[in-house]
Amino acid sequence: MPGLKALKRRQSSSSNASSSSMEMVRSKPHRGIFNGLKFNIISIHMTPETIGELVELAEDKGAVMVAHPDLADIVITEISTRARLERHITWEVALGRVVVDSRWLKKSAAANKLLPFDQFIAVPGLVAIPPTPRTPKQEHKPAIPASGSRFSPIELSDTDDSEEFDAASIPRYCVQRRTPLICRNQELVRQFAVIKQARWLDENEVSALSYARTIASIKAYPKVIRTVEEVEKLPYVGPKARLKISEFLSSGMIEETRNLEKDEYYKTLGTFTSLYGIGNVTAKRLYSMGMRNLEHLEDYYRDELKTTKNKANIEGMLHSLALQDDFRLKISRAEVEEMARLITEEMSIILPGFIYTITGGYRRGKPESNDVDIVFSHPTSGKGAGALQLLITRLHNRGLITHVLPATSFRTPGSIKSYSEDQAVQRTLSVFALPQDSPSFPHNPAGQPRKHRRIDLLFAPIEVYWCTVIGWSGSIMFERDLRSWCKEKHQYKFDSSGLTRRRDAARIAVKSERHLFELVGLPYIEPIWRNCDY
DNA sequence: GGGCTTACG
DNA sequence: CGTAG
DNA sequence: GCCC
Repeated sequence: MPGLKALKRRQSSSSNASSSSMEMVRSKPHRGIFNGLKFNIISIHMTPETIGELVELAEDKGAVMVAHPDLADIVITEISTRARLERHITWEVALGRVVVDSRWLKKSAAANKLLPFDQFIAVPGLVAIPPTPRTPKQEHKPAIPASGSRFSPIELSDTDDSEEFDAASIPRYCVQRRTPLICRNQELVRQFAVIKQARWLDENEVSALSYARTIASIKAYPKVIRTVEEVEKLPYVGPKARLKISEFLSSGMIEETRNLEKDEYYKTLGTFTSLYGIGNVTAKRLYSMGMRNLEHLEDYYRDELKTTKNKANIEGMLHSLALQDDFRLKISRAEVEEMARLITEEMSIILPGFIYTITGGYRRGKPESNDVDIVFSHPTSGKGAGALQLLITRLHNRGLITHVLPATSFRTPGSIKSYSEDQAVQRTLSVFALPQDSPSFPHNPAGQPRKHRRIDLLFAPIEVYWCTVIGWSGSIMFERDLRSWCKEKHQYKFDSSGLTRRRDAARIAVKSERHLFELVGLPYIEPIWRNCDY
């Protein structure tokens, strides 16, 4: 079969690259039939033990595990329907990958050779053709560090850097264009983000918004910027941004960023606002009271606790301080999936037939998340209205949920946020901790203290499910521009509880994610291309 | 010179 | 004022 | 801070 041959060609060329540096330091070099191939396991419907077993089989024969199906050559899954698969990988991307069930991996490992894929294709409609680079040119380009030799939609935009590209052709709204997680001008973007943050800390939100838009715009520009002239027509690059880009191009550094980065005032305020419950205004207030580090805050809040009447908020801040060490840790995709597995396991007891999507940064393909967002629903209208409350209670009883956070204060589970009455989107923001002995993946070995994670759980009536999923998939600038677009172009109001006409508040039915884009006249932008924020 | 997303707690 | 995307 |  031609597919397998093509794959083997790629395999031999990419294994050359990896064998030089790594294998010298490995006591037991991994060599075998999967050498140089990137694998991803979609862990839905697999037990942690199975996942571990499959990873071991693959790695023992030389495979490299990657964090997302989009980055993989071969995707292993037990999913057998297109609809379910599309929760993890777009159909378009799936068509460019080998997507097979675990039997292929097990049998290939046992036979110690790459078996043909035909008999193991996971989902009807997919084909046994391995991925090939989109343009022949790319095969001769040097490998991109940390992303492998193949073009990656997560990390790069899809236009070849050597092509001519007119900045003026980048549309003004984030929702009209594809924005990768990591762009070709990432360091420039990082330096702009420092300035944006400083403006926000100074309560200059308007300027901060402007910088956020400049960042989003540069991220959507698919070429390495070499001259200021080429980005002059980029949206949201005005006189100020132009000057800073010039500085960056000549010295590699924006002067203002350099100064901000060594400024103790901004560093301290940044530390304060990283705490759950402290925004820019409170951070400034605390600073003006003489606070300079987290120890000062700890002392301050302990003291407050003795004198204040309303203890709940102060206690919340002390919880926030205590959990801060955990909250700033990133969550791997494997752990996100393990958390989702435990939560959905519980949900299936409460509400058989439920559906769900993991949203947030995870859905946009981020290899690491700051928190976890899951949107639930049920295909039958009206079903599941009370499910979220029950779910929280059960998870709390199992010790998986330790706190519920109704903004700024921490409580034990009891009441939950609801958008209004029964038929509305329900939401809880909670603190979740995996069981001590969760054997799911190598990043969280048993015996380690449990890490606390923030988790947002939502239940949406089926009528607004897709609006909720879209609303919670981000990024922030993408969401803001989606709302602006709906308002300016159609006089619609979009939020995560639906699409409505502003004139008469008439609800517009949204049947799927693509449907919303169609309704408001936008090209469909896949979640992995919605990474408009730094 | 007006506008900059939107809702909930 | 804070939170969420 | 940038766009309309």
